[in-house]
Amino acid sequence: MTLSVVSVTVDLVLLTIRQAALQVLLIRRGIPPYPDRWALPGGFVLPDEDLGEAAARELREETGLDPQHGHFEQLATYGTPGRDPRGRVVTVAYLALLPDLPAPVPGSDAAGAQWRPAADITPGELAFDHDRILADGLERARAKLEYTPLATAFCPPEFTVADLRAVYETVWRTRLDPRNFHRKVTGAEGFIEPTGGTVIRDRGRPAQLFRRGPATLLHPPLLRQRV
Amino acid sequence: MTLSVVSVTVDLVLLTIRQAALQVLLIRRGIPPYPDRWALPGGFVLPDEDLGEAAARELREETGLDPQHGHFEQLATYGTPGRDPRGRVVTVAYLALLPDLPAPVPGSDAAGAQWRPAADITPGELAFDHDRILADGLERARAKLEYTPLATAFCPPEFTVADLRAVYETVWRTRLDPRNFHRKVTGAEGFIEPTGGTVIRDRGRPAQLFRRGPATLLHPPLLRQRV
DNA sequence: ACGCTTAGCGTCATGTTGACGATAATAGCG
DNA sequence: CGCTATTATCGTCAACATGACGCTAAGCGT
Repeated sequence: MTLSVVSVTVDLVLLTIRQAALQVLLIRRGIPPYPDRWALPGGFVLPDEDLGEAAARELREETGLDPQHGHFEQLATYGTPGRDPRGRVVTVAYLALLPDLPAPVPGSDAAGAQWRPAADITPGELAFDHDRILADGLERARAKLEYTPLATAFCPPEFTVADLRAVYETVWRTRLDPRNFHRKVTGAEGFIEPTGGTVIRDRGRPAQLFRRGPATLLHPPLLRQRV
Repeated sequence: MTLSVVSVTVDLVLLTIRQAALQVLLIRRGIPPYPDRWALPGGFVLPDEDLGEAAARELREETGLDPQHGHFEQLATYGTPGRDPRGRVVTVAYLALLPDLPAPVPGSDAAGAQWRPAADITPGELAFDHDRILADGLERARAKLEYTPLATAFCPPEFTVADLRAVYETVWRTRLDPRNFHRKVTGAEGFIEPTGGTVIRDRGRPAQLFRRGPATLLHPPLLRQRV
């Protein structure tokens, strides 16, 4: 039996909505390989550390937040030989959906960090195979919005129906009818619950405030327009 | 920078339907750790091998089949420290949905191999953390049947609507109305296509034969009964 | 020939969704 | 203050989807 000796990293697809755009956190690599190239934040898994713990540690380093602050899940694992010039490196990617955050502080090996609109990232721009990982993360997020209440993870603790609709429109890159959306989300059991408060957002009628409800799945789902 | 040196394995949740039961392929471990314990088939990833390739190689060794013969996808990665007494081992689990197969041939390190009804496996029975991996695989398969045409992966190349319904009933452990099911699957664009042939299965009217259609998603989905 | 079973098609009542009307409540302007 | 524009909430209508179930077609066994 021959063991394959591998290094294992975690990489994070951290998504938030800022300035009406779906944004991903990128770091500017300060050291080789891929010096001065943008990449997803991440790092090596420590010897006594579970994968999720490693990812959570990196999330804390990059954003100051704990995973409970938004939604956090394992995305997929990538292990094509040669994906990392340093040697045999397998990465376990995690996806986080986060409410709007302040400007990030770069981790120790990074020359910079930045929230970038996902739509602005050109093919081949990212280091390693991070283009692929990012694409997978974006599609996962889009699919999750159909079947789960996880769009709320992009919102602050209290939000209006219009806030939530803006999340859907931004992530799905489409327009949704406010009347239909209102009926759907207020009618879907366990999706959102009224807080009792109201808020005036721009001009117009005051809107009710809601918080995330207890449901883990949407039944029936809120399906994307057919493609 | 400290690298964490890890061994990476793949583990396979191979599911098929035999004798009206959802069955999983298990191997009897012939060597430590966990000697004489049942486990999911798998093995170490070779140095120049992608993860999916490693999993496909193992699938070939265990079943003689290529992944295209059924459905095959990455399930999740498990890396809790101590999950393997041999040291730091991270496993990338893959899920395969396969049509009924002959009895398996054990791989080189196994003392036996067997298709076991998933429902017969008692908690804690499997080696490593394979109970957890199996449970995740089963749930993944159940969810996939709602949103995709992948139930057809359990069927031979040509099948009747009743064959397909039996797949759903077996995987979901429920009964489905044949009239409603027929209407749904024949009406869902790209799910199944008639071959033009018919077959007499038991007694009763001859049934039309179908093959898998080109769709990758079911729209609208065929949702499980609400839990 | 009859009874039973399975296959395929359809109806009915209910629920869901896309399109869109109407009223409520604000901001801004003249 | 009245008017316009805008946003929030509620609802209606037509089309579609689904659970329950009737009916006919086509076999097998007695």
